[in-house]
Amino acid sequence: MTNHALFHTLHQLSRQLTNQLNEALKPLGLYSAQWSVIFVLHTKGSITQKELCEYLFVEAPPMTRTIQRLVKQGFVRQLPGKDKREKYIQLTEEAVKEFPKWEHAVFECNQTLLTNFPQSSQQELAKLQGLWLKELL
Amino acid sequence: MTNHALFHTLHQLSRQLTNQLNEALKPLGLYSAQWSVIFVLHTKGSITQKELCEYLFVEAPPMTRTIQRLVKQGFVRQLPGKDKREKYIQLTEEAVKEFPKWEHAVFECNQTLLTNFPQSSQQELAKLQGLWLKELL
DNA sequence: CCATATTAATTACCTGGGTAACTATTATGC
DNA sequence: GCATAATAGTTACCCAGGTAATTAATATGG
Repeated sequence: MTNHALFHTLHQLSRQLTNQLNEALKPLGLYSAQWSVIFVLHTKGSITQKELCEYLFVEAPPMTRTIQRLVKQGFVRQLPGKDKREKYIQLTEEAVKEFPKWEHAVFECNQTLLTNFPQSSQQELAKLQGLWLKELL
Repeated sequence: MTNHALFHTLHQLSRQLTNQLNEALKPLGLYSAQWSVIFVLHTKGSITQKELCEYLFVEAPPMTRTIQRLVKQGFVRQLPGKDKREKYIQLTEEAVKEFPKWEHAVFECNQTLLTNFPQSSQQELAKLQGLWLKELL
């Protein structure tokens, strides 16, 4: 029955981390889901929405919404592909320019969240989570 | 920069677990947030909405919504307290009767989610998560 | 070649969680 | 005792993520 604590604690942790990240991103005009998309686009370049969904394990509809908000803010562009069904997404120059600032804010936030949580524990936790997730997918 | 994976994986894990739990609860007409409220009420008896929020670390508005849905379904009752601002929440007889069935379904779901994830890892994971969460709150 | 199936993206609508603003009630300070 | 502050709960409105149904474009089988 210690099971219950495992699930409950994971849920709480996830909420805490998302809330704190959102708070850190607020002054930059971004939300956590937007940041995750921007981060992927920054490393992968121009990719389709479908690929974005696959990288982030998110369904298409929420991805559409997140991208539409980013388009409205001028941080992302949608380009029609050769296959006219798909849309290629890429960062705008504005977003590329702002990226280092965003990345720094996220890094600082993560550092703060990890103070007093030993690095060895971080590694162990990451390993265990990765193992479990692999089992589930 | 392995940091990133830690946060990302935790987020994915949390989503997976919630989605699977919701799927398991679907045939019973419940959602994960409702179940968490029912679980607390079953162990604590009659408590105020405020106390429910504190146990589950949830803000008042989402709690109001979850409770209203439970009231509509006839699983929960709201009783005015001596302090007329507060409302005491308790399970109905219907809910008490159904509880074992619900608990069993959740237990089965959790077991399924944990197959191939060794018990020693579960314990280690629970310990690390608990430590981290304690640092954050 | 054309009808049918599949696919990428969108729309509409749901739960879950958050903040801000509001209401009603109780506590508090003068 | 009464004006003011604090508190419990609600409402309205966000973001994040999910399913079901729809649309437009491409693949596929006869």
